[in-house]
Amino acid sequence: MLAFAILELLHRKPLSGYELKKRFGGSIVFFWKANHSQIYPQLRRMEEDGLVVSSRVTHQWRPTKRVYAITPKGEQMLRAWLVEKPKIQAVKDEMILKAFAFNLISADEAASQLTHHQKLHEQRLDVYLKTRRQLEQRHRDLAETTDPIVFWNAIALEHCISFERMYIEWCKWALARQNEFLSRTAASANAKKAEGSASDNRMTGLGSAEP
Amino acid sequence: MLAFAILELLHRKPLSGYELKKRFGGSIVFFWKANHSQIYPQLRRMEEDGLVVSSRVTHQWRPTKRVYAITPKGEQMLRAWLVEKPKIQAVKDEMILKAFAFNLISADEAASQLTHHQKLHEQRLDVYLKTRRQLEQRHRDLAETTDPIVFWNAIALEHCISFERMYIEWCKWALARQNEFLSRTAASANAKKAEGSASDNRMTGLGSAEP
DNA sequence: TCTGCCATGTAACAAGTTACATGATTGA
DNA sequence: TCAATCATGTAACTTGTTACATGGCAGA
Repeated sequence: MLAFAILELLHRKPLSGYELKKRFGGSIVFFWKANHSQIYPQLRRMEEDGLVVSSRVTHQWRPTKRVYAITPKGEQMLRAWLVEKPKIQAVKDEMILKAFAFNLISADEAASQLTHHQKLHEQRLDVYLKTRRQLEQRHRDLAETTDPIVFWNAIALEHCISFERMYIEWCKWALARQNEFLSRTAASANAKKAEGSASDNRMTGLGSAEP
Repeated sequence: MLAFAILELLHRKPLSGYELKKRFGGSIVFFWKANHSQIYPQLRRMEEDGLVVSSRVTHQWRPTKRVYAITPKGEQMLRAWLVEKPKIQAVKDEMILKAFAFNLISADEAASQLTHHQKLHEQRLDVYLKTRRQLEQRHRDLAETTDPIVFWNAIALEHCISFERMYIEWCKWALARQNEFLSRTAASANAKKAEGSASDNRMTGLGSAEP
């Protein structure tokens, strides 16, 4: 799939491996990421397959670079792939995987993980919002654009923004639920203590919310 | 990370490779997925490392299975990993990658992709909601539970639900935006036609919305 | 008899990560 | 002089996917 991601970018403009790498994972192409160690060999293979052609571009001040451009065959492949229905992807999120077993760590640690992750997603949201503002500045009103490239850029970007907002809200919600849980279990632990039985759940350590 | 996902499940209950495989990607553990061809060798390696121990369980009716249980060392590793702060993950979504270049296909095809994906996510949401209902049935009111395992289950599940809802909303939103875009560009194309200039953008083919 | 579930494995391949390696120019 | 940016590559390793392979039992 990296091949298609590359073709998408080269369709807009010929680029070097270095320039491709910079675009992936930042500046608009937030939803795809690749290392240079993947990109360079991939470009070679794509050239062998006739999907792209390269030419050396020499600058006086800078190292010579190899700039790749899409071929008609490459464009054909790209279009064929675009109309294929993608399968739904399996979600794989390390943070959620951890949260699933947060009963094994202290409430403090769990809360710390959640707030930390909330911050990370807030930071990324800021980057996205900044990008959207830049898009808006360059194209007056996004809701009025007639440029299909800009239009679909904005659609894809909006997905990234929605995802981050959702994630942040989930972190906040989980923290609120946790506080409720703690006051509930603290209450029942106290009740049990009064009865003389010990409670060994680890969801303690965080100040409980007001009753 | 597969190792940790396995440890999380084994901490709850000893399981065979086959049972682990069934749990990943379905029934609660929606946020992690693995093939049996990964799981079996992984379990072997984990046993070598002393993170799990296996025992053969023979049934009279069924094939003998190898059931794995977590060791104290495995539990220690798991806890250590749970408190590590995970890095924020790069988003990688094939559908969004495609949408980014939908200017290269017809509006009909683009709309078809979006509605198809919306359906897929609606189906998955249904599965999640069903699971939540089952959880609620077994544990009366989730908002009242004092079982930390059930509690964090519900927190993780809620993330999956939010994600699907967000995705569905994005699909709907994108389709609505596209309709607006089409009526806008149809209008400007007509205007240009009246001037005698040709327009070669491919965002046509779908009936435009009322002006 | 045939499908589906239980149960476990290997092998080949594709994709992704991390580290090693080089070397020029530009600005602080 | 030192860090950063430009620019490209390889190698070793880890992960993940797909296909191949086997075999018993249960129920339609």
